[in-house]
Amino acid sequence: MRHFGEHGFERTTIRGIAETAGVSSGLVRHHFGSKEELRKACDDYVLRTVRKLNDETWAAMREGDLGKAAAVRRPSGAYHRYIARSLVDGGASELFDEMVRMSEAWLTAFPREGAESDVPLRDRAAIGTAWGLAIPIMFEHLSRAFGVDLSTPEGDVRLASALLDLYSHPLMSPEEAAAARAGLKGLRHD
Amino acid sequence: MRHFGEHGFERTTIRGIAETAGVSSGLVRHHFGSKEELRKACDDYVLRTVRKLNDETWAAMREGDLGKAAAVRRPSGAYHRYIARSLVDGGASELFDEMVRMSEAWLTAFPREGAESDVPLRDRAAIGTAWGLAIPIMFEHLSRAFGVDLSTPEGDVRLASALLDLYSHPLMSPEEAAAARAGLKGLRHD
DNA sequence: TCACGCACTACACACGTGTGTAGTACGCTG
DNA sequence: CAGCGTACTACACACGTGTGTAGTGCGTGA
Repeated sequence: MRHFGEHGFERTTIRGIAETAGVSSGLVRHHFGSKEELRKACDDYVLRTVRKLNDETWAAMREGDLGKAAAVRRPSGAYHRYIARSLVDGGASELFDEMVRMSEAWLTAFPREGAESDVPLRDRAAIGTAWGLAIPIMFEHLSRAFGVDLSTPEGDVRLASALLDLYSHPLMSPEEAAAARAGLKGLRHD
Repeated sequence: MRHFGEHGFERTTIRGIAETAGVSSGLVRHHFGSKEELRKACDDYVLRTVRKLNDETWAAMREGDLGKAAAVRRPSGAYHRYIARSLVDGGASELFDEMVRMSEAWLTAFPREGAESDVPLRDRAAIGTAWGLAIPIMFEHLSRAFGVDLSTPEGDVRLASALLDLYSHPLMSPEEAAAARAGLKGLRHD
């Protein structure tokens, strides 16, 4: 997964993986059958890991332990690059869909105040998922923009602060949104 | 760019590009020198296009033409896949940084109400950029989740509606945010 | 007319890489 | 002890692909 994440699927060589693992290239093939099967094995692993993380977060939230809930998501950083690649290559459809379902569950469990929207729950969950994934996907770019390595403790706090700020303050006023919505209705698509 | 976007840089072959273009593979090399130079040429083109789009959006906003401002961003859809790949491959740093600067300019020009945050403007601009890019990057996944092809007019309206909803309604109440912020301060990183 | 540059093609080469095959050492089970 | 499956290695092969080189036709300016 480190190789796939750092170099991408195509540029990753079985020989390279074998060397990192300290085994022969034939062994990798022996265990996984083919490069494609190896990728699937990685995808499965990620999916299982994300499911486990989600369950643990639920448990932590039920206990009301916010710190633990946040900490539980930290180790996933090791797979950031892999997930990003996989998502863009189009291979992680299952992962994305699963995360959308998770988001739906979260939105249902913690409904937002004054929410009486005609926007489908699933639509909001989908965009929320995409926004959430945007952070690991563009991790290096964000680190550069922030001027801090976001994987460090201080970077993590900076990121979390910014996210909290954005999550708790609407970017548009209700009037602006209404105006935009009105403009949307009258929009021509030609 | 279509080839790079659809198959990724590594899987894209000069011969394939040449065939699509109806010329010989040597010609591609003759004009661009190497595959890497060809990629740079594409990156430059995207950067110029994004700059132009940004300028046009400013102009439309100055005229108060919201519909035009929205319409102007539509044609960029052709480069969705290319930009997504490029961003994840790490090659589009310049593009990302430029977009962060653009976001900063937008946030400065249209400040949000009651904004008295200690979160740096650049941090918010960076995350805003990542969120914005998340849509084209995960376009196929979002389309699947929405159940509509988001590149169609109806899909576009669905997407815009959901975005407006999320932009105009905070996901967290001030109290929740304060609690989380407090939890953040006491968080251990070990 | 002639020379020159340019767009363009055809072809060959070197190399990396996935994959297939044969073979070895080792532990387990009857 | 014999048989057998398993983890593992070494090696060769076929193939795709970037790149280099030589060559052709054509438009243009002196």
